[in-house]
Amino acid sequence: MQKTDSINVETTVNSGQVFLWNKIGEQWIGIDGQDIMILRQKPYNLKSSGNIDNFLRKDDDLEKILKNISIDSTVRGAIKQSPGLRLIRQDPFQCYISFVCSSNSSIQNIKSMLENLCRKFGIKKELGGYQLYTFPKVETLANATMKELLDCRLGFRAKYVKEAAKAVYSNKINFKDLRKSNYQEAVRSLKSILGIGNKIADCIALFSLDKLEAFPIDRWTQRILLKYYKDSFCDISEKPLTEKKYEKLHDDIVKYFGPYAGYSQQFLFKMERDLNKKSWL
DNA sequence: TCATCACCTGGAGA
DNA sequence: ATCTCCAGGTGAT
Repeated sequence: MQKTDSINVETTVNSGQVFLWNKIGEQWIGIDGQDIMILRQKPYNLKSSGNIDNFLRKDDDLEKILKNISIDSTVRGAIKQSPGLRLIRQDPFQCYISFVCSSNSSIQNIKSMLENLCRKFGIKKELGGYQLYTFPKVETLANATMKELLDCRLGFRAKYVKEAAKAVYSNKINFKDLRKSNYQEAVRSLKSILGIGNKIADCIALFSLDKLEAFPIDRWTQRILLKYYKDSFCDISEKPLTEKKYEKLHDDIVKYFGPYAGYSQQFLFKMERDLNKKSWL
């Protein structure tokens, strides 16, 4: 169990894992499923209707994990740059819908789509003097009309969100089961949903299903591999990965980075986007 | 199995 | 102003 002051709230919220967060003064206020959370760095005064320790994965043995992934100077540099960065254990349904919405979009636009969904389908709750809408429940989203979803500016993702929500509602996708199953099985199951490919399945597996060997390879990660790991992994280019190449590369990555590969991805992703001055929330 | 291409939308840059 | 291009990808052909 790590100390709370080893976690950097600002860095962690601004690392592309979560989208429904806003900074007000010194506090970060966000939505995780049906919970509202208020985080602040100093003093470490946290308020939530949910379990913040669980959300911030305080049960992870960071010392062990960081030691395990510190296998080259690139990762060590990335960790040194954002030592307080942590993976988050999100509400699975919110994470699943969030990353279905992420396809071919920007962080700002993803955030906007999700805020629209909450406003239209969520429940207004109050915490610490703030009122905000929770994330839509499975049933609500599964029964939403296409018009309502399109009104949330989801674009071509509207039908994916609808189908994805229906799959959970009908229990075709069961997050408790996926949490128990292994990485391969969870990804295979998620990919049976329209709109979910390898990259999005990896995000859901890593950020909400405790699959720490998931290593989402997006545009940025691919650039990172090309820039720093050209010699470690064969056949890397800037061209989009085919499904087969993604899976082969992922196998090689787990062999190289180990069982906590997902943590290394998070540090590398954060480092490279900051280096390119890309904006977060 | 692989290569192309289209796809909603909003913002940035020419 | 208007256009083009791109953004944490994926599905159809």
